[in-house]
Amino acid sequence: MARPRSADKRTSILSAATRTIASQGPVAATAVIAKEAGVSNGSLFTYFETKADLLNGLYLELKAEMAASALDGLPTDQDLRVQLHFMWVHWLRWATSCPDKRRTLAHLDVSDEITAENRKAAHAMMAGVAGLLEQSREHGSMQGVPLAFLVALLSALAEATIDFMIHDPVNANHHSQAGFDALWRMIA
Amino acid sequence: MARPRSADKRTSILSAATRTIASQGPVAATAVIAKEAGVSNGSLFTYFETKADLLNGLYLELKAEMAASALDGLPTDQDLRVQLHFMWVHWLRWATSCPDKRRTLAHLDVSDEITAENRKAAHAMMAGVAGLLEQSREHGSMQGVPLAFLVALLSALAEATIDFMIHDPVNANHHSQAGFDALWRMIA
Amino acid sequence: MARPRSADKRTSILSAATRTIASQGPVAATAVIAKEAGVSNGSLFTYFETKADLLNGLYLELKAEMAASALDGLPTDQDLRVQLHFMWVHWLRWATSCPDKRRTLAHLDVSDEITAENRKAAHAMMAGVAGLLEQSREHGSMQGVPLAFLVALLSALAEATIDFMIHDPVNANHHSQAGFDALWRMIA
Amino acid sequence: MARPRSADKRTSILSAATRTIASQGPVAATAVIAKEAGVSNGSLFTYFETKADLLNGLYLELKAEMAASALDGLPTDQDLRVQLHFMWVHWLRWATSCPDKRRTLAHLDVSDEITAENRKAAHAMMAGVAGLLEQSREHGSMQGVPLAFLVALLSALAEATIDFMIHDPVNANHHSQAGFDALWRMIA
DNA sequence: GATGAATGAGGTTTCATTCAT
DNA sequence: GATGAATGAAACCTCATTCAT
Repeated sequence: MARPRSADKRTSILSAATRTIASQGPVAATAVIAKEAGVSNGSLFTYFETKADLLNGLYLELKAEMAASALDGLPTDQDLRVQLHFMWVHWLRWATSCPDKRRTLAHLDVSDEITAENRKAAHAMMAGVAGLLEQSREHGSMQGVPLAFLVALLSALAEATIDFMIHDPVNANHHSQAGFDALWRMIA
Repeated sequence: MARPRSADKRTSILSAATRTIASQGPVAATAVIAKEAGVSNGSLFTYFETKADLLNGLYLELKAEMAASALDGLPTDQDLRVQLHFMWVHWLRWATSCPDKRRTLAHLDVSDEITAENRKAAHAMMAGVAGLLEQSREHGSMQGVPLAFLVALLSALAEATIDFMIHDPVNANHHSQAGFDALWRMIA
Repeated sequence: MARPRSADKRTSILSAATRTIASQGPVAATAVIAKEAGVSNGSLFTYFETKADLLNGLYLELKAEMAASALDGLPTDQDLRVQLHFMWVHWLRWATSCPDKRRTLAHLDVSDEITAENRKAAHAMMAGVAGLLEQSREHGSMQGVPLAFLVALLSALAEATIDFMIHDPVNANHHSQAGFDALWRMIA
Repeated sequence: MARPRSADKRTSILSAATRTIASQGPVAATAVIAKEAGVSNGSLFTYFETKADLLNGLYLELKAEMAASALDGLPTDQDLRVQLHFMWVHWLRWATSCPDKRRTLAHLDVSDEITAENRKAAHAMMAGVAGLLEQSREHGSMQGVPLAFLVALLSALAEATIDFMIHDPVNANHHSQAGFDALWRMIA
C-alpha cells in the first residue's frame, strides 16, 4: 500500500513472475510467484496492489524491453532495407534468447487482465517500428493500407518466425532470413 | 433401453462453452458453462469427463469447423490463385461472422490444457490448406522453406487480417483483399 | 421399488459389494458396486432401496454365513471342550479363507449405517455360540460375569487371532491353537 | 516476525476433529470440523496440508495419549502383576473417561487413510506395554507365541472390556477387574 | 424390470487479499 | 516494511437417488 522501497525486490518479483507465468500461464498463483522471488506472499502486494497490477506491470516491462531490443542502435543513416533488417534481426534475437519473456508476453497478450490503456501504451512503444515501416512502404504495394494494419502484419510474421526458430533452432538464422525476405516482398 | 445421451445437449454445452470462454477465457467455471447451456452442473460431466476434456473437445470441434469453412466447395478445377483466394475469403468470412468461436479458438490455442495429440490432429485438418500452399509456391520465391513454416506464415497473416477486419468492420472486405494480396506477393 | 425378480442379481450385487467394500471401505460408490456386479446403477436400487439398505443387508448376510460356519455340524454329543474347539476352528477357517468377507464385516461393524436392530439380529445369530460358552464356563472362573461380556471376550480373541493368522499364514494353525488354548485357560 | 502459527488453534482443530469423527466417522467434512473448531475453512489447511494429514496427525496424537495414560507412573519397582494391573486400570480409565477419543481412535484404526508408517510409529509407542507382557509371561503358558500376537490379544481383551464398561457403566470397575483376571489367567 | 442420463447438494482444496505481529 | 497466518468464496468433481425411455 505504501511506496515500496526496494527496487531490487520489485525486479525479483517481475522476473519470478516471468518464469512462473511462462510455464504455468497467467493462472500462476501469486504465492508461487512470491516464493520463486524469495519474497513473502504478503510483500508481493506492497509492490503490486493487485494481481492484475502485477500482470499489467509485467506486460509493460516486457513490451518495453522488446521494443528497445528492436530499436536500440538502429543505423538511421543507412538504407531503409538495412534498418528494417537490423530491427528484424534484433527483435528475433531477443525473443529467441529469452524464451520465457517471450512466452509470458504471448500469454499476457491474450489475457483479459491487461487493460486497454496499457495495450495502447505498449503499442506506442512500437512507434519507431511503425515509422520505419511507414518509410519502407513509401514506393511499394502497400501504400493504401492503414499503417496499423501493416504493423499487425509485421508482428504476425515476426511471431510466426520466432515460433519456428524456437521449434527448429539449428536452422534459426535461415528461418529468420526467410521470414525477412517474405516481409520485404510483402511491403516492397 | 435407457434415455439416450442427447446430441442436442452435447451441442448446447459446446456452444455455451464457446460463448463463455470467448468472454472469460478458459478459466470460465464449468458451473457457469453448464448454466448457460441450460444443463445441470453434474450433467456436463456425463458429456465430458473432465474440464480438460471439454476444452479439448471444443478445440477439435472448432478447428474442424474452421477447416471445413476454408476448404468446402474449393473450385479445384480452377487456377491456383483463384483457389487460394477462395480459401482465404471463406476462412476470413467464417472467422469474422462467428467472432466468439474465433476468440475461443485463440484462447484454446495458447492453453496448456490442449494435448499435443489434439494439436496434431487439428494440424492434420489443415492438410488441404497446406497442399494448396505447396502447389502455389511451386515457381515462387519460397521454394526452399519448410512447408510447415509457410503454413505458419499464412495463419499469422490470416489472423492479423481477421483482427483488423473485426476492428474496422466497415472496410472489412478491403482489408481482406489487402491481406490476400500481401500473401500472394509473399509466396509468388 | 417393485419386488425384485432375480435372486441371482441380488447375489451378484451383494458379492460385488463385498469385494468393493473390502478394498475401499463403506464409502465405495454404489455405481462402482453396480458395475462390479455387472448391473446398471439404477438396477441396484430396485434390489436395495437405499445404500444403507444394501449395507445392512450385506451385514446380515455375512453375519449369518459366519455364524453358520461356526456352528454347522457341531458335534453336540461330544465333550464341551471338543465342541468349543470345533466352533473355534471352523470360525477361524471361514474368516481366513474369505478375507474379503471378513474385512467387509469389520468395516460394517464400525459403520454408522448399520441399525441397532440389525446389530441385535446379528447378535442373536450367535446364540449357539453363547450357549456353548454358557455351558463351558459352568465350573470355571467366569461364573459371575455377564454372558454378553463373555461373548465379547471370545469375539475379541477370535478376531485378534484371525488377524494374526492372515498376517502370518505359514503358522496359521499354530496361532489358531495358541488362541484357543488361551481362550480355554481364560474360561476354564 | 509475522503472526505465529498458534498451538492453540492446532489443538482446537484436533479436538474438534475428535468430537466430529467420533460421531460421524472419518467421512466427517473438513468444513464441519473447521466450524466446530471455530476456525475458517481455509485455516484448517494451514495446519494440516490435507485431510489425510489431519487424520494421521490425530491418530498419532491419540495413540500417544493413550500409551502415556497406560504407562505414566508405572510402579516399576513392584511386582509384575501389580505393574500389569496398574497399566490395565489406567488404560481402561483413560478410554472410558474420554469416549470420544476412544471412538475416534477405533474409527481411525480401520481407516484406509492412515499410513503404514504411522501405524508402525503407533505400535512403537506401546513398546512399554509389550515389555511388560514379555516379562509377565516368563514362566507362564504363553512362552512359545510371538510377542506381537500376545500384544494383539491383550489389546483385544482391553477393547472388549472397555466396550462393556461403557455399555454398563454402573458396574464398570467390576468388569475391569473381571477382564484383568481373565487376562492374567490367559498369560500366567 | 432394466437401463443409464439427469440432478444438485456437498466434498476437498486453492487462492487473492487482508491484517496481526 | 516485511512476514505469513487467516479468511471464505469459488473451483472442479462425485455420488445417491430419480425418472424418462
